[in-house]
Amino acid sequence: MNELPNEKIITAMEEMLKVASDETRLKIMFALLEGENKEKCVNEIYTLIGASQSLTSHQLKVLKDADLVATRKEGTKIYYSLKDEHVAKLIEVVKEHVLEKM
Amino acid sequence: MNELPNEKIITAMEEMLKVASDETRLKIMFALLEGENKEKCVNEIYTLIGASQSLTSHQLKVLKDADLVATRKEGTKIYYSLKDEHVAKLIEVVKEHVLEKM
DNA sequence: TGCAAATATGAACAACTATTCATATAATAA
DNA sequence: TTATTATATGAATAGTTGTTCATATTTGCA
Repeated sequence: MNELPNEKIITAMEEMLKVASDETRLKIMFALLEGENKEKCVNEIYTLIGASQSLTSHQLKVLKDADLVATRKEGTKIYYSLKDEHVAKLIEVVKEHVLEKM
Repeated sequence: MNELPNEKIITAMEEMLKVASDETRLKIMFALLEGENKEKCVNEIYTLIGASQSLTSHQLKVLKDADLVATRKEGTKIYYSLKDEHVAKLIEVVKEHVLEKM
């Protein structure tokens, strides 16, 4: 007992948390969390969160590289969605936490 | 519907995630997650995680300021523990996520 | 073919942060 | 008091990162 997870696990955790800990990317994830179909194209996303197209695209790439979102192509549009339930859960846990101290 | 959380909530979430997303601080939180009493003094912590005293102290302050850990003083020693269940849950959700993709 | 719409990319810069090293503070014991 | 142990703090530095601006790529349509 009293053993820490190995470095690979720690590093992967650090990476996921680092990617999640940004205002723009949090807004993107919230945007993908809401609505009916839970997938949105880039245009819808940056309109909804009030960020520039370039910034949104940059941050979507960060989220994609970290495997927090998935993509689906349809014509010229690319639809983004949260990768899996872990991502949604992460956001909810953190949101609960901050809501309790307000 | 289709509304994002307000800026204060987003900022608070960003802050919590940012604090959690560091190798040293993750190790500290894991150290506090384990064992019987689930509280450890600084000496025990930096020995367990293999970091310097100074670095550990600096990062404990970051965790304390962000309200992720609590302290209890006893003589010259200061015992640290995780603040509440949300913190433990956060770590577990993230760990689960990274373990699944290995 | 040429044009427009949707998205991605590269460079540049300012701001932030993790770590180290040296030193300071606080509490206890002799 | 002095010495020792435990913890905190300040400065300095190197590395990282979020954002903007300009430009490129891709797709569909006339």
